[in-house]
Amino acid sequence: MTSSADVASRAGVSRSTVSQILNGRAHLFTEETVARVRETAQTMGYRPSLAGRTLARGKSDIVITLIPDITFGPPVREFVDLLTEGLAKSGLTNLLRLSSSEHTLQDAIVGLRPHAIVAMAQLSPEEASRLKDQGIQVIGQSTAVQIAADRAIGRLQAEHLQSQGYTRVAAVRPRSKREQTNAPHREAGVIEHCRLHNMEVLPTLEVGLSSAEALKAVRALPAGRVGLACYNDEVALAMLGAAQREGLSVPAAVGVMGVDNSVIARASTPTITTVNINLELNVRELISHIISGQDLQVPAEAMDEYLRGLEVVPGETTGS
Amino acid sequence: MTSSADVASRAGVSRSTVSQILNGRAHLFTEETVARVRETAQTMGYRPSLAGRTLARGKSDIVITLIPDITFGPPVREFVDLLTEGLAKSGLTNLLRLSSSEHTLQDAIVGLRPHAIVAMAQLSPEEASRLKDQGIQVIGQSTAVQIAADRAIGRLQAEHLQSQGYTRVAAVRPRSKREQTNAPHREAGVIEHCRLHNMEVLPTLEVGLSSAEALKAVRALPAGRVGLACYNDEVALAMLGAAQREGLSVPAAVGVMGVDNSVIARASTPTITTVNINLELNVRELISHIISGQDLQVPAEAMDEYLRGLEVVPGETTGS
DNA sequence: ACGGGTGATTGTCACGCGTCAATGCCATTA
DNA sequence: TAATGGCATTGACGCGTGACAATCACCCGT
Repeated sequence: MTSSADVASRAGVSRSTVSQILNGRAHLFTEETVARVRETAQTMGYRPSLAGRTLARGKSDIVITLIPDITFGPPVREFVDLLTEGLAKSGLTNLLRLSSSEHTLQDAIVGLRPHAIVAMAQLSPEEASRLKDQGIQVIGQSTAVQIAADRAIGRLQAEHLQSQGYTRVAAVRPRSKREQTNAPHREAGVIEHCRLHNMEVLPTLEVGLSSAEALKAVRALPAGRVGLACYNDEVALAMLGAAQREGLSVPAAVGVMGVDNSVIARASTPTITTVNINLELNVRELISHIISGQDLQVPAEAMDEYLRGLEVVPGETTGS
Repeated sequence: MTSSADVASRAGVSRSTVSQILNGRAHLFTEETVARVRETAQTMGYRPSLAGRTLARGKSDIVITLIPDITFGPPVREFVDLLTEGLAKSGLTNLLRLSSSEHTLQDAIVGLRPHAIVAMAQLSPEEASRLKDQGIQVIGQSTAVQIAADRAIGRLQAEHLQSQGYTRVAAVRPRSKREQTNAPHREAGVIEHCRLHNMEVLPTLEVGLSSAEALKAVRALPAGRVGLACYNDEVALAMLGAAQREGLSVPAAVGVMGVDNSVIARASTPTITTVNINLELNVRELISHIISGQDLQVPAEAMDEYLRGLEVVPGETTGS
């Protein structure tokens, strides 16, 4: 493991010189020295120890992104990619942590003295404040914003179903535990819109993600035209297939909407009407927040922009 | 940010005492002292700086898992969860890195002096050796093993299709760049089995993941019964729908097989025959390798076990 | 020749921790 | 009483780095 001292002695300068040249103070030195040091470091494969750097600076260049226990689909992945790339441009390294096991999270992560923690999962208020007490910047949507966003998604689904002529609507959620956090708020959004426009709301269906379970749920539906606001494209796929198997025409008798604009929606036959969530909008703002070290946890004003990122992608499972 | 010195002075002992008590040498001290120190650390919310610890020990307690640019579905997630949990029991922290941007990877990660790097992505040989030169343990399937595994998946698909009475087979790969690494080897596996059993192999289809593209591919198929060995469940879903739309009966005229045993396969109607890849088998061995610090990069013997983890999950898209 | 100034480079300290030889303390024994 | 020994605790060092004060060489002007 080559250290800066190794590079220094090999290049015939002091360790301090090496450190300065490689940290933005190169203009203080002869062009020739700079070149020599840079080259030596290069050929020796020198990578500054993050440990040493962190110790000296008090903070590391690491950002930890907490991934909640939800489906890690392409949209989330793209979001993370953009975030990682953007942070890299500012010399920050983004690392991911799946937040399945919460308790072990703290001890290990706090010890890293990360530059910031991006919580896609919702941190409990006490947890967030504990992190802040330790001097760590915490970035995350407030619970309020997240709930509002979910409601908006639900409203959007109901609105689109209404526009396509469905007057009776049911929300469909997966039985899996993963999604229990968001599902209620999306359903609330659906219900809200329906109440507001005199549409009939059927009881929410809870289905396991299998063909058989979906079939059972479809059979329990009352007769007549119904629009299904599904939690995501996977659920939508299951309901779509079940409806067809049951002999119900889609979209004539049953309308199906998903959320995520995933490959599933595009690849399915018929294609599934879905809701696209454009996360990219937020990334830039997020990054600038992290870099500037602003501790503002809740960009509440960003709510508008977030909603602007919501968009119905029409497919063949709704309409007339 | 509370340091061990803070805890020490608050507890009325030396910093060294704190360090020893919190690092497994508690038996050297009075029960009373131990209790006092532990309690003080607790109430002060003390978390040892990983930077300092790393510096003193020369290695960090961090394991970096490199996630390749492939679908991060439930099986992969489960694998990562198991790995994270297992490592945590040994005091190691598993962090994830999406390896979309390879170049920036090195600099940042090497600086962490990680205990090990688990490469689910295939590292180029030179990259792997560079990491090893830096004294970092690299765990990963060798290219050879990965290729063999992919071939095995392809063979399994062809074998199942054969057993269900399909004598003409085509491989189907997605057009997306993400999958170009593995696809050829799976196709090679398909072809291998077919050649060996006098089955006819049609040219490999390459489709975009949309309903329309899949339809085009289906139309290009020659008449007669065909089995499709799709790269994954998403591709299978697209081909299934296209075949049905084209009026071809599934599974009578066209057989469809995916890979991944994802929700898609179970939720689709008809359910899709797929290949389950059981990663869990390998996790324990992997963990013990990491902990013991064995530098054996290639558990070539684990190949057998890996293959044992491959299993056809019958659905309704193949058969008679 | 000498003081002053400037630009290039170095020395030193602090960061938080783990480790281990060394210290101080006390009771027991000769 | 002095020596011995065991045990709880401490002191000092090193890990690799960044920041900044200090030094050095050198040239210019007088």
